[in-house]
Amino acid sequence: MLERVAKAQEKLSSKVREVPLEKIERIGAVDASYRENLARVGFVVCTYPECDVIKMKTLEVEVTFPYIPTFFFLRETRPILMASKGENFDVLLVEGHGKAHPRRYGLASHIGVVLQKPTIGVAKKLLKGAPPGSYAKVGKVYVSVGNLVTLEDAIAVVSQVLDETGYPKPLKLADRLSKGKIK
DNA sequence: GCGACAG
DNA sequence: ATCTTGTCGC
Repeated sequence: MLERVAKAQEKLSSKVREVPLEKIERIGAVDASYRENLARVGFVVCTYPECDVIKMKTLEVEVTFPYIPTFFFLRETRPILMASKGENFDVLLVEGHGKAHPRRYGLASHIGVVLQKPTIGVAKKLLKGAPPGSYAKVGKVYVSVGNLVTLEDAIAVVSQVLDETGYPKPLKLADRLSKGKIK
C-alpha cells in the first residue's frame, strides 16, 4: 500500500520545476493543528516583505488518514487545499518539507504541484534521508523547494520574513490561528 | 533490542 | 501534532 504511494511520490517529484520567482507581493502561509479526526487549518496572506496581514482565516476539516512519517502529505493535503481555495498569493509557505524528503517529494512539493503555484517547505526538524543540498537552515527552520521556486529564492524569501525568534512571521500567524490562539 | 520519528 | 502544572528565568 504505502509502497505504491512511495513510488507515486518519486514519480510526482519529476513534476516539480525549480525556476526563479517572479515579483512577490503577497506571501501566504498554512499550518494545521489536530484534535482527534479534525484538522483545524490556519491560512494567512501577507504583504511581502513587510508582512502586513491582508487576510487570516480558519477552516476545520475531517481527516481520515493517520500521520505516518514521510507520508505526511496524505494526511494534510486535503485540509490545505480546501483552505487555499479561492485565495490569492504569489508564494506559499507550507509547514513541512518540500524536496528535503527521502523521496524528494514532501507536503510542500505536493501542494505546489497540485495548485501549480510557488511553494516553499518550512520545517523545524530534518528527515533522515533528505538529499544533501536539498535544503538550507534559515533562522531556526529548514527550508526546501516546494515547487516553482529555486532553493536560492526560497532562502531569500524566508530570510526576509523571519521574526526575532528565527521563525517565519506568516507561518507563526498561521500556526497561532490553527491553534485558536488568534482571532 | 535499537534507531528513527515532517506534523 | 497532542496529552499536560508548575516553575524557573528575563
